[in-house]
Amino acid sequence: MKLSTRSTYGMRALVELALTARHRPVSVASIAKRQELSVAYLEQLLHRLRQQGVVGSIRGPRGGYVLAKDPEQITMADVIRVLDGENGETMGKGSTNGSSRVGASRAAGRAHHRHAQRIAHTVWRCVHDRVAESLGAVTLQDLCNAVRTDGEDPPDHRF
Amino acid sequence: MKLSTRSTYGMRALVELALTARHRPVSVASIAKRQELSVAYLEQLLHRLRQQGVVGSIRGPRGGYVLAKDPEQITMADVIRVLDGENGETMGKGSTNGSSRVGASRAAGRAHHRHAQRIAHTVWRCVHDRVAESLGAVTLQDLCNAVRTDGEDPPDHRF
DNA sequence: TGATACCCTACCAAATTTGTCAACTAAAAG
DNA sequence: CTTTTAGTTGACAAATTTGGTAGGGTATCA
Repeated sequence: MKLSTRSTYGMRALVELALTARHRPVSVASIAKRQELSVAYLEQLLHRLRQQGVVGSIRGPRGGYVLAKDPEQITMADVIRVLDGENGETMGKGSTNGSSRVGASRAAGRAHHRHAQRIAHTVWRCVHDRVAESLGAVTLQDLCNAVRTDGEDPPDHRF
Repeated sequence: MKLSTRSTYGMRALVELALTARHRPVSVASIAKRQELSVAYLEQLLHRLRQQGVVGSIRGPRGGYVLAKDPEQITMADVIRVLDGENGETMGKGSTNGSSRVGASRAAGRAHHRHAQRIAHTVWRCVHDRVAESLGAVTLQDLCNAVRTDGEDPPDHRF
């Protein structure tokens, strides 16, 4: 089970936004600098988060990104869905591979297929449901709180 | 968040073992056939599961693999750790990238670094803990039960 | 002894992920 | 109204992971 850097980068950017005084846009450059990651890459991520209504953007001088919802309303599941999702849900179908020459026997293939399908589906669904549930329970607010309690360092906010 | 096919293949094989009458070894070929996946690949997976004490093996004719623990004692977290783990925990360190020319300003880099590190670590740990928790709660036994209840479809017995 | 079936290592091709570049558009400041 | 800031967008390249194959070895039983 892997947590992509994309999603963690995205969530880190959101934490940065949430930690900033409300209603004041923060530029990509600023976030990138504070979080020590590539401007160009972060741009992509924030763009997608904006398209899905997680953040809002303001253009021009003094512009930047702002949270579009309350931190309690944004979950890790949301971020992952927006940034990692889209393309492949990886399963859902095609899970039992073509098996090029494994099932050489034509006869009796049907029953096996159903059996394999059923187990594959069950395994996937049980795991997926549980994980989705816990990811949905981690909110941006939780993370902000954790950050505050975690270290004592006041995060040096100026500019 | 992605569930690798490796781990689902592995878990499917374990379900297959659990569903078989206990104490009777099942050959890789047999599992591969029933689950419709490549023998050679499955061999790798079962090999690693054996090294980590999840299954046991019996060599020679009539040999095969057997569960080494009760189905309640084997969780999805175990399988994932054995099959996907090892190499990259993906985070833990190095999460804040080199940022070639982003941090052009040499001064004040330290404080930023600490700040970035702290948030990165917090985000990662919160999410990881939750997910690990839910994966640890899904046992092989649960999956077997789900498979039994899931499909009422009598699997089309004619062959 | 020979067939069966696990043991183990190395390797590969393709997909995915991570990240960069560069040109473009919108809007506010001066 | 011009400049400058800053988001928009898409193409593209490098690195890593993934899913899978190949092929020889080794133990065990009939």
